[in-house]
Amino acid sequence: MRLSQLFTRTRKDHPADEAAKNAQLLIRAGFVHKEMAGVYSYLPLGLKVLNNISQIIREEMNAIGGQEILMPALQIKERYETTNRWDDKIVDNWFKTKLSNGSELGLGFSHEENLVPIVKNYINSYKDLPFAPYQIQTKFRNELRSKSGLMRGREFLMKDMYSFALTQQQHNGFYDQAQKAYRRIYDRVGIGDRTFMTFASGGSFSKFSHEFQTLSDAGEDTIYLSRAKNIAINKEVLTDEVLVEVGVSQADLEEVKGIETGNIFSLGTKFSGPFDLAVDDEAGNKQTVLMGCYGIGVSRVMGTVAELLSDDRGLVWPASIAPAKVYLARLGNIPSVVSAADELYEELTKLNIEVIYDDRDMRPGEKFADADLLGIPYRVVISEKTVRAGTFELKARTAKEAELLPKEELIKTLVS
RNA sequence: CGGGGUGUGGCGCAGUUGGCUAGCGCGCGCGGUUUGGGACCGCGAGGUCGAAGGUUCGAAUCCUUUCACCCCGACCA
Repeated sequence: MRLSQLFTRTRKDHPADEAAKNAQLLIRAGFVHKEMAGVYSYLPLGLKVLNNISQIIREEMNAIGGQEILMPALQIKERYETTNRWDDKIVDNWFKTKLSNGSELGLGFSHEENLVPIVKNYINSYKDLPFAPYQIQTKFRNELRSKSGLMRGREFLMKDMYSFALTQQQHNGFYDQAQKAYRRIYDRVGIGDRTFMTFASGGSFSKFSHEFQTLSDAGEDTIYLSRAKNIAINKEVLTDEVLVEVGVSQADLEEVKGIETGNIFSLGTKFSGPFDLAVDDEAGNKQTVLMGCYGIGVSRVMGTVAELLSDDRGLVWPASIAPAKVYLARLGNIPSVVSAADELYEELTKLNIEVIYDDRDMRPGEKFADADLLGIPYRVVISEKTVRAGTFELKARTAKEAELLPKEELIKTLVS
């Protein structure tokens, strides 16, 4: 895309009402626009990142057999009365609204009550199991206090998958697959090295749930981490008994802060029971289906990456989720420079390399500053100097120095 | 929800013991000089001071109410 066409622009200052680094940078760079506390609009470059993260999650969910669906935000009251989750005293972060005839509706914060009745319509036999629908959808949670930029929103994008299994063994098998898929997601979005599976409160149907905690001082959770064993325990469940069960000793653990970027639960029959979701087993007996749920906050992951991988000059996106791979800065506008830059832009575009082409009539310093702030993995500079020398200047966002390359080598590097 | 803080052009801020047509920087438009790390000069557009009510000859400045935002805490099924 040509930067001269992009309607957003960068700023030198961040707004005074944002204290969180992720929001400060994303707003300065024009990736998001704050609408109200905990609610953001995603602008062209920000949406690109969000979609790239969604796509990685989608690929990994599909790889373990997930089937993508899309459920509504509007939720039926009676469904939640069935599971006793309509009452504000039970679920305190509901957003509720009404139809014009006065019927109450809720805005979905999670979708078990929506999905189980759908599934009930289609499955009857053990032969139908297991399977796992998922969606990437906007969730609404009326947080008492939203905070930390994209980290704790009232409206946010989330992937939620739900598994349905006949037996505990079948459920465990899928749960295990999901854990591995989550690991791959964190690796691919660039925070795998600092994201740890964490034993956390399991609710009423299983001893533990598993959170994926990304280490950060900006995190809200306190966890006890064993780097040696590559696992952690959330402070809220830490007891001597749990230590034994998990197989770590207190001495191995360090207390750290984490951002809960994902959470997977075994639900047992918590939802299938009230809705009477059961199938015939081989012997012809009814078996209530066992469920699991698997959440990951897409927008929270985006905020986390922005928060953790940035530096003092701006954002630093991993190539896997960056809004573009290359920032092509054209310095000056003499005809030879313009045609060389136009040419490279078209060439890279044809090779399916995404380029942000800075064709604006601006001084070099501003272009370099923007390239850094936007966090694009590679910066290519074309100027009178490089054209005369027949080279191209390449610098990785994280590199100190730029290098001068002939075109073939430049392209070779960018393609890889 | 408890405590603390803040609302003044698009952004960052000054002005707030009540007093003249509300300032500054950035950004924006026009003209010119510039062009490898956020240039410079000149001219110009843009706000009625979060909102409502009140006190007063006079309110961005005082009072009341209210809304929003930020931080700490509580909460996060």
